[in-house]
Amino acid sequence: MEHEDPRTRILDAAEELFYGQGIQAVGMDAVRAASGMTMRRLYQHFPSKNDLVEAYLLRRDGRWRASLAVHVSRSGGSPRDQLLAVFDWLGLWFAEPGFRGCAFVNSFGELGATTPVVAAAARHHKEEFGGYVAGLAEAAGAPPATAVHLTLLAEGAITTAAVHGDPTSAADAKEAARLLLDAARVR
Amino acid sequence: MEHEDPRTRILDAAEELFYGQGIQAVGMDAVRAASGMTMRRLYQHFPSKNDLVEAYLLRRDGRWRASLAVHVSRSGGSPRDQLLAVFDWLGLWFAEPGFRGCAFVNSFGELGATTPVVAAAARHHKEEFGGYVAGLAEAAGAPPATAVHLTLLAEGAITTAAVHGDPTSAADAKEAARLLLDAARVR
DNA sequence: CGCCGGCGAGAACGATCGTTCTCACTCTGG
DNA sequence: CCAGAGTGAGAACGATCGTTCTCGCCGGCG
Repeated sequence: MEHEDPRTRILDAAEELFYGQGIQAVGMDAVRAASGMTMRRLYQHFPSKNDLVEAYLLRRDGRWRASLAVHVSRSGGSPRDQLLAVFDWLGLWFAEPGFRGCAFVNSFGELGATTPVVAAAARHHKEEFGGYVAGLAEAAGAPPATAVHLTLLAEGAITTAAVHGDPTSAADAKEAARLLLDAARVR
Repeated sequence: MEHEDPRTRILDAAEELFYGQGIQAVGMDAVRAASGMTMRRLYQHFPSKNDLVEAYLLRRDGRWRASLAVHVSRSGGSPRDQLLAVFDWLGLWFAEPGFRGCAFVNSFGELGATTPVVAAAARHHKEEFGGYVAGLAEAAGAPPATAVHLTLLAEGAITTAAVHGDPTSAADAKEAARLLLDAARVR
């Protein structure tokens, strides 16, 4: 575990701290301590906190979307079922210990106005997610508007689960998605 | 304008700065300068930054929900139309200059993990909004589940509009809401 | 062996923040 | 007229942050 390459150890520590407490609330010294690094080695890999934040968001985006895609493709149902499996995956995510909403929305609210790279990362993440849902919807024969509707439901479920600290919004969103797919005659 | 009572002037300045740039990104000296106060008078009215943040969130919650309720009740249509008018109001809000998403979601992501009063304010705000939509839904004869679905759509529209900087998600959410109301046979 | 480049550990630096204090000045009441 | 309470303006204070520097040490190569 502690023999992993330094970059990974740093990013693991940074992700847990940044996501769990907010970016500004976590100092570089806390990242150093949690990753078992020395200051010099930390700045050797990430020359500034901004670089670390950017790498954190980039890696999290990739992992998050990959985990979703794996769950959905392994769910192995019809295209319609795959679309609904997105909400099952959200429910699993919400129930994870330490869940605190969307890292990109959180960092956007905190730094989006002052740090362009954070705003861009959030926009990119949401665009990719929307595009992914749109792809599933197209495979299911649903109109593009339905994909947008399901994306809005997922987005709402995420922030609702975060603020209320309660994962039931995933099931609520799934039920609404089912109704919208019925209305669009997707089966 | 500058003869308003000091509390209001301070809160006006704090709201614009906190909402526009994030809470941690704004120092007390910036609030002092923007409100035309002296340090002593600022701390006289709000003994700590935490107190100011709490007052900011409290006032914004009341104003936000009052503005929504006024728009909806003045829209003067059927209960179903009132439910849909919520999304029209969201569209107006999204198009306001300086719109940057939900102040409560933003502050929750920034400080929710470390400042309990911020987390409580966000939870309260969302609960009140959900309760308001539930009341409209009940008046329209829609089942409670439908109210939850519309709330999720509204929530999703807010963060989507914020991250994309584009108010069209309000219309998208309204269309989805219409479909869900149709599915629930609310007319 | 002797030198030199790189390392760990942590102190140091400069900036910024929240908060409080100083100080000269101005009212007010007796 | 004068003591004293309160004010504006801003400096000061102590903490914290991001970042860099110091210093003692070690290992490899000529």
